[in-house]
Amino acid sequence: MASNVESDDLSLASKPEEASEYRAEIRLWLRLLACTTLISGKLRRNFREQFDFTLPRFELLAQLDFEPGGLVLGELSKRLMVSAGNITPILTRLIEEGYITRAPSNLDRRVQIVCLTVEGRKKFRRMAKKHGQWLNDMFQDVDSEDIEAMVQQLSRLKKVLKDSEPDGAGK
Amino acid sequence: MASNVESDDLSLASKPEEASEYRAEIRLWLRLLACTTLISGKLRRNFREQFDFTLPRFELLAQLDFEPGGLVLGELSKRLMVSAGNITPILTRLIEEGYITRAPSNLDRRVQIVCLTVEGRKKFRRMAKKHGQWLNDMFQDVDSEDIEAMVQQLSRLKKVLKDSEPDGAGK
DNA sequence: CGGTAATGATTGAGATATAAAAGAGTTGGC
DNA sequence: GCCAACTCTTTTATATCTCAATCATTACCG
Repeated sequence: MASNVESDDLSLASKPEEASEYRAEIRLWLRLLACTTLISGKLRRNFREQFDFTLPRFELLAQLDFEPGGLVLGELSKRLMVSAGNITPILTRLIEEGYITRAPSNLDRRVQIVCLTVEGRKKFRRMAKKHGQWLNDMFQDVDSEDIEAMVQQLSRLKKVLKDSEPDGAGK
Repeated sequence: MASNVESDDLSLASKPEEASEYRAEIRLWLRLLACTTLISGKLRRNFREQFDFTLPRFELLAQLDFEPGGLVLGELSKRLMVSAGNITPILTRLIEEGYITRAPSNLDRRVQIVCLTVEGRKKFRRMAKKHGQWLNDMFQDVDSEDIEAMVQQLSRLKKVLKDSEPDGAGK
């Protein structure tokens, strides 16, 4: 039995005979992916079990909680870094459940303005509290300094990635 | 126009009046998620455009490339950190396309042993080379030292996450 | 031995993701 | 003012993904 769960999954990088360049880069990517997968998996299970909610739905509410005036769908799409076509059905369900509202703008009737309802805000706040605790639990065996250091480094990495990907406007 | 693409998406953490604890933890999670989303998005587009392939399919081949003797489906599932029910249809398509084979084990006929074909290995190697280059391109504005440091820190983080999540056996 | 429990894989339902095309509404050049 | 080009959202097609239920096989207990 090959029980390799703890391996570094370096089949992409650790072929000795191939001495693939980019070893460090590939490692970084695999570590990022592994950590993100582990964390999102745990969060997803917790949201499901404790709130019968999903992570994408929570993240959408989170964006709206920050914006009392509401957001247009395109902004939501950019901030959540998912396609607009994906937002629509999630919005539709959240509206049916009474957590948000959606109304066309008066200035530009192509645009849909999305707002949190009172109930949606309450639901979000309740979940956000737990969300923070879950993350705190997951990271409790990591030094605060390490957390800060990773935040710094990942912030720089994120900036590099965004700069080289003129996805949005110019920026 | 709220053009907040460059914001830190801290609606979960930056409410001043709430002074939410766990700020650093939430930030770390959001940075991890953002970086992973940006990288996987870029890789996905590249795989699609240049090889008409998807990232999960590539990652599956990668695991097999590392194991000449093949792997059982359950091992694949653990290593890729996705559910077994998800692996089956991906395997089925890869088999139809001739990149892998699947055969029940003689020792235990419940078990399916999956192997790369010669064609599958060639396809994988071709893609893996590009995969490394794409990552190298994405990270070219990051210092080597920073990359190494992140790898170290994320390795520790991954260990912590796995230890606290007795997902597999006892570990 | 025989029957129940456990294990590995598949199937099916529900949610989320992209990409591409279609629909609706604005805008700008003439 | 009118129509082509553009923008924002939705729709459609395809691909992952989880979870739960099911099927097939193996293991175990008396």
